[in-house]
This record gives sequence, structure tokens and C-alpha cells, in this order.
Amino acid sequence: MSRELVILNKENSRQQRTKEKMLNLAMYILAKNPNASLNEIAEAAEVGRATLFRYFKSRKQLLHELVVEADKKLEKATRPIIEKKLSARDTLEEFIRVLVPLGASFHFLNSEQINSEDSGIADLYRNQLIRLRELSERLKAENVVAADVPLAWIAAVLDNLIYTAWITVSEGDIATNDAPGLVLRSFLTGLAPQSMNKTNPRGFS
Amino acid sequence: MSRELVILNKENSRQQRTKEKMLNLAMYILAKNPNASLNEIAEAAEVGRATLFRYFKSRKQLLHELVVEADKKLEKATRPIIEKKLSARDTLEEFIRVLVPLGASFHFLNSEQINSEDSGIADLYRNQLIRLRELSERLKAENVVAADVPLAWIAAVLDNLIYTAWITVSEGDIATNDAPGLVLRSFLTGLAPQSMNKTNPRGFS
DNA sequence: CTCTTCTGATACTTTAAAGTCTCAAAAGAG
DNA sequence: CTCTTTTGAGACTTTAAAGTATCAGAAGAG
Repeated sequence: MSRELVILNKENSRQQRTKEKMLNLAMYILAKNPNASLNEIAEAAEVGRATLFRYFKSRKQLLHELVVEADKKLEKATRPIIEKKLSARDTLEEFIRVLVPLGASFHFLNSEQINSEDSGIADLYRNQLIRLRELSERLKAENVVAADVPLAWIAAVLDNLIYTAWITVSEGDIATNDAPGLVLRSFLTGLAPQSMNKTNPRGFS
Repeated sequence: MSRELVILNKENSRQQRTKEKMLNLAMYILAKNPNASLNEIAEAAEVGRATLFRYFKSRKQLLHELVVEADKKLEKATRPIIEKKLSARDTLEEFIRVLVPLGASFHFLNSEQINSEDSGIADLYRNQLIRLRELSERLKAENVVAADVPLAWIAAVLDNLIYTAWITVSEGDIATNDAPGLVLRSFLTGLAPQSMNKTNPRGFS
């Protein structure tokens, strides 16, 4: 008769791919509209509603897995950067580069929509906030950001610029490759023309 | 027997005040969480759920009135500025000053949550977008913003900075009076120190 | 104080989305 | 091709929020 009763993901099976597709599209849809119905998500992922429920026993669990997923992606993207022990300025630059394409995950984890109950999740959320705050502190300490700017403002602006970039790209209004440069530039020197002798901050053109 | 069957708002009656309280709190709550339940809104406004339904026959109508309200407020705040025919730079400054305190209305009207169906509303929404876009265009034309920055990015950043300011203030993280300055500064010159040389400009302490 | 208006509480119905179940058929593996 | 796994469709139940109705009592006007 049949084998295992447990659904075991076998390396890179069909199940694995289906699940990933659902997670990806769910992230995409929910980042844009946090209260999208499971119907919309299933439709976007091109699977039946039943399949969604086969892999996630409830909306809550889907959300949970998305958060864990988002955390994993962000961790994987940012840890190598931190380990390079660059200057705050260079860390910022590399952070922006990797975070803009992860805008959905990033904003998703940063948004408060989720943290209600679910103790384990609150930690990931808190970690994320702490990371942002730490970077903000270093930027101030190393004089990359002016001393008189409140920490809360630095973190909030960074978060929002990254999310704005992601959404603007995903709606086709600006080019993917322009986005990180625009974020860095907006954040550090603003959008006014660099009238004086200011040199273009390195790297971004 | 009793008088009018129609509920007629008599200048500044109790009804008037109740309704305004509900509209204000609804705006506040919904700006933070677009899918808050009517229960939460009623609670925040300190009225019974029944009263909410007395004044707004459905959630949809509440939303509708909120949009109209938001549009009125924004119109009232910005029209005088436009009529002054200032430079783009000064217009921007005055816009930011009046829009930050109206952050909830502003972002509410700008968010896409609503525009579904309801033809009349779509117009207000479109007008709002056009106003933002026009300002962005003028900023570019008058060289307040660098020529190579995409219009979509200017408008998006402006929208988001204003909303971020409002929410940061309303959560108590930055002072009300600091907010417009931070927005203008972030937008035009960014958060980096304004000094010419990279090393500490202020010498020792 | 008296009479009317307005409100809050509560119990009720309706609706839309969440969640369950079944089955036939598509997709893969051998 | 055959046999097994996995899926999509759709019918069904449950749940939570939307929406309705009623009524007793608070608030306000004269």
C-alpha cells in the first residue's frame, strides 16, 4: 500500500516547488495588501485553494512560515555583509543593495501586521528592528549621518526608502538597477542637485 | 407626533460633534491599519457600534465619507499655498508644513485601499496623485530636484516621507515641531552631515 | 422637572472569508 | 503503459465581522 503518511519534502520534489511558489507569491501579494484573501493568494500562485490548505493548515500558519522565511532570507543576505566588518558607510551601501530586491520580505517582517500573539515570531521581528537600529547608531557614530538626526527618524526613513524602492520597481515605475542607487542617494544627500564640488559617492552612478 | 424624519445636522449640534469624533478617530485608526474592524473604530471613538451604523449605513459609506473629508482638508490646506504662486522650493516647504499634521488624511487618500469601484472617489484619488506629480514636475523644472531623478521616485519619496513623519510623531518617537524640518531636510539634502570635508568638521569637544 | 432626542448595550441575521472534505483527473516514476 | 502521488474543482461547514432591530436610560432643551 501507500508509503509515509507524513508529508516529507524530498530534497527538490514537486511538493517542494509547489510550496515555494506559494510562499513566494503569498509574500508578494501580502506585501502589497496585508489583508488579501487566501483566494487571491491561491489564484496568484496558480494553485487551487485546497492545495494552499494542504501545505498550510491555516492562514495563521502561512503567515508564520512567511515570517520565518523572510527572516531566513534577510539573515542570509545580511550576515556576510556584517562579517566583513566594513565601515558603517559601506555596510549601509551593501545593505541597501541586497535589501531592495528583498523589499517584500523586508517590509513584511517590519510591518506590525503580524507580531500579535505568536511568541516565537515577536523575537524575529524584534531582531529585525534591532539590526536596523544598530546600523542607524553606527551611521551616527561614524558621522555618516548628522549627529542631530533622531535615531527613530533614521531607521524609519531607511525602512521606508527601501520599501518604496521595491514597490516602485515592482510596479514598473523605475528600473531595477536604478533603485539601490536612488535609495542611497536619497538617504545620504537628498534629491537636490549636487551643485557644489561634492563628488559622487563612490560606487553608485 | 415627532418632527422631521430626516437626520438634519443643525449647525453645531451634538450629532455634529459625535459624527466628527467618529470620522476623526476612524481616520486615525484606519491610517494605521486599513483593515481595522468597525468594532475597533467604535471603541476608539468611544461610541457604541450601533451609533456608528446610525451615521454611516455601511463600512463602505464610512470609507467614502472619510475620503471626501480627507480631500476637503487637503484642498483647504493646500489651495492657499498654490494661490500664493511661490517658487517650487517655497511651495514644497509650505506643503510639507501643512501636510505632515494631515499625514493620516494624506496617506489615506493616497493609499490604493479605497479606489476600487465608487467612481466619484477615483477622481479625488486621481486629483491627489496629479497634485503630487505636478509639484514634482515643478521641482524638477526649477532645478530644486536634480534632473536625472525619475518623477515617480520624487513623488513616491515625498509621499512616504510625509507619512513616515506623521506616524513617527503619532507614535511619540519624534517631536511634532521637528517633523516638517526633518522631512524637508531628508528630501532635499539627505541625512549626511552638511560639511565639506569627510573628517570631523567640529574639531574636538 | 418634563419631554424629546440621542446613545449604548445587547441580541439577532446576513455575508464573506476561513477552513474541511471528497473525488476525478493530471503529472510523474518506473 | 500502469501505478502512485499530487493537484484542482467544487460542495460543504464554521467563524468573525458586517449589518439590523429593539429598548431602556443618559443627555439636553425648555
